[in-house]
Amino acid sequence: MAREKIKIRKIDNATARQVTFSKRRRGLFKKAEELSILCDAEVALIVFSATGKLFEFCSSSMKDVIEKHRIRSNEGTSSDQPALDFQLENSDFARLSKQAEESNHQLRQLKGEELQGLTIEELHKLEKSLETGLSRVLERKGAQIMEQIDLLRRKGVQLMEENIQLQQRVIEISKAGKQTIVDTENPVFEDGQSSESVTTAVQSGGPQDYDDSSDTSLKLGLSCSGWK
Amino acid sequence: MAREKIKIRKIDNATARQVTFSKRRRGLFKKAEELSILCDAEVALIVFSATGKLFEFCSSSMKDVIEKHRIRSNEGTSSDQPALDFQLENSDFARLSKQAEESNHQLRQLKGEELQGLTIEELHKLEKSLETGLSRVLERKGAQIMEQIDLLRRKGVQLMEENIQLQQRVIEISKAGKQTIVDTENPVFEDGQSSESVTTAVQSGGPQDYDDSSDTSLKLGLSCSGWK
DNA sequence: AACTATTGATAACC
DNA sequence: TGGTTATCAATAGTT
Repeated sequence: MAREKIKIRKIDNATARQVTFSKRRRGLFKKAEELSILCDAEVALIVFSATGKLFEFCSSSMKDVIEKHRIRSNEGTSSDQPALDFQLENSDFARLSKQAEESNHQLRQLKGEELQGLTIEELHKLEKSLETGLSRVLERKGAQIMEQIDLLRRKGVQLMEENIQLQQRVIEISKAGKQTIVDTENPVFEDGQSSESVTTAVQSGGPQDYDDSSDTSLKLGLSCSGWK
Repeated sequence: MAREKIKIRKIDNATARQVTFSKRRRGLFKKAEELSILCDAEVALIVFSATGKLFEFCSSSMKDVIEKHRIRSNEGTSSDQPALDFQLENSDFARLSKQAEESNHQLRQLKGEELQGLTIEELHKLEKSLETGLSRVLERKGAQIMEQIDLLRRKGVQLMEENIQLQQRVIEISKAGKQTIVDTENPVFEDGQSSESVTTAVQSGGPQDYDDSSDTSLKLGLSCSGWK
């Protein structure tokens, strides 16, 4: 696929081998993902480089796929597996399985897949359902956003109040400092509050814990990045 | 890579999906083998088709690679392997149950329920998913409607043609009737077609069966009632 | 890492 | 399922 055809055998040059590994590995993982999406297949890919580095991809859960594979490989192994299977199969398992399949089918239809064969009326019902869901989600999102904004606003007011107090303290302290410098060469704070207390005041400002407001503003900021 | 570029999303047509699965799977396995040989890497690839069929490739021993992977993933996790295995092996039911519950939860969220506790970002993702689904459903509905309209239009043309023919027949017959009345007091049709044949002509008009077109227009009429 | 000439993979068709 | 072909995608060698 390139300037020249190569034979499929270990690349001698170690550098070239490393470069090819990087390029082809990316290609392989891309293809694996595409297959899983296009064909609705479960794909698990594990690659260890010659240097022992691990690369992996799985369309679902690596653990599940490996487990599923293990069970398949062991097929025929005696054990009481079949008996258990039978038990489950005859009781709730089949029903649950059917129900799960139905749920997944509905889920896929809501995502716009597997629509072939639906009548206009059925499509219209789907559309209505999606619109209802969308409006509810939007309503909830709006409420959430307003809540966050309100929270941030209140935090802002608190911080402003603290700021004012701190400014006053700074003025007091600098006055006291000047006074002290004028008085003696070794400055001493005269009231009960040391310079440490300024730092403390910042962290214990509001009636609520301060960390919460940090988190809130961060989350709001992040989620903003995707809005239209 | 082909006659036309395709979007990487689940192929709707089941037959086409199966064909693509076969072809791309071969390609993927070939690439996996090439990578392992060219770059001296350890590659393990497990694929389950949508129908549950297993395909696998490993440059060395699947068991070894999976074990190596497990060690890497569990780095630090001691726990007794057999116990965990046993748990997993016998928990098909539990897993399915969990998966079904998750599906139902997603379903309810897409319907705008159980949204409490979601962050703005999560709500935004839901919104996007709903919008994608809605646009696909609308796309499909539009196509379906155009199809129905086209069908009705063609049926209409057929019916008009039949109408014209029938009008001509009516004219012919009334002429013949008058002629007969003039000729005798007991009217008799002179050509091979009786009055019954007029009725027959109405019902066997088109090249396709007539019932289909009735159904089609009925469906379209019904589903129209809910459009915005 | 970026650039292409070239080979390879594959979507649509049969 | 397997083969063909027009295109698109991956990539070997180079800078």
